[in-house]
Formats: sequence, structure tokens, C-alpha cells
Amino acid sequence: MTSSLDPTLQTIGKNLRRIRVASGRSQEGLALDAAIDRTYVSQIERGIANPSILVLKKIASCLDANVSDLVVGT
Amino acid sequence: MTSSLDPTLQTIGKNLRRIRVASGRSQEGLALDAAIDRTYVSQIERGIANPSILVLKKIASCLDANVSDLVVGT
DNA sequence: ATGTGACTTGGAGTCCGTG
DNA sequence: ACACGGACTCCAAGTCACA
Repeated sequence: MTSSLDPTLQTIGKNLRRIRVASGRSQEGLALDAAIDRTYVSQIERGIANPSILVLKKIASCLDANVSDLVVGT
Repeated sequence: MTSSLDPTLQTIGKNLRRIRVASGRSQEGLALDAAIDRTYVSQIERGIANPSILVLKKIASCLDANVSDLVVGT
């Protein structure tokens, strides 16, 4: 509930983008590996989506990171 | 997808229960504070629910913990 | 005070496109 | 390669009765 513009989601989005770019990967490539939609990765990075832990876990795994790395600062 | 009996969800459930019991609180009391249903807390602790980060964040806040504490071991 | 199955519904997540 | 939107599908979210 109250999904849009939530500071927690914003922070996670920034964390994801930072880690993804640092690994030199595109949203599309990551989405393909994680078996999720490319537009959904975009939504998460922009902080307008409220993903489940399973989705977050899949993304973290494909980035050789863990979920804790994605939620730092929340 | 593949929600039931997922090892990630099981671990999070165990983490939650450990932290909650350590703070001497009941599922009901926690659910009341976090403004979520008592049975939903039960489902998360049993690892059969796949909660969103916003739900996880609310629970962590009420336990004076952060989301990272709930996802350790995943 | 907690586990559990069944239920409804809003939103998570997908798929098509565009600039 | 990414932001953004519309129109979907399907599961997370939230509730209930009962054990």
C-alpha cells in the first residue's frame, strides 16, 4: 500500500542501479538473467515498484550480491 | 512464482521468529503495531508467504531492527 | 496465543508498444 | 539502452472461521 514515492523504495532503487552499473550490466541483460520483465527492473530502479523478496533475491543473485546489499540505507 | 517451501522464505521466517521472540513479543502484538493481520505474520514466519519489501520494512521497524536483519542467511 | 484453509481484491509483475 | 504508458494476468495482501 502507498507504493509511489516511498523513501524505502527510492533507496533500494538507487542501490540496485549503483550495483548494476558497477558490474557493467544493462537493465535488459539483468532482467533476462533474473527471468523478470525488463520494464519491471526499470520500475524498481526508479522506486515506483514494491517488489517481493523473492524478486529481490533473484536480482541480487544475478548481481553476485545479497539482499542486504540492496536494502542498505533503509 | 514457486512460492511454497522456498528456502529463502523459510530463512526469513526463522529470522523473524527469532528476533520477535527475542524481543518478548507475540505475533498478535507485533501485527497490531505493524498494522498487518496476525495470520499474515504467522504465514511469513512459516515461510509460506512472499512479502514485499514494504511489508518487511514495517515489521522490521516495529522490532527495532532493519530489513537486513531479516534477510541474513539468504 | 498460533496454525491453517479458503476466500476476495488490489497491486505485483508481464507484454505490447513509443520516443 | 532506458523511461514511460496502456492493457493485461496472476499472486501478494488482507480477512475470516475454526482447530
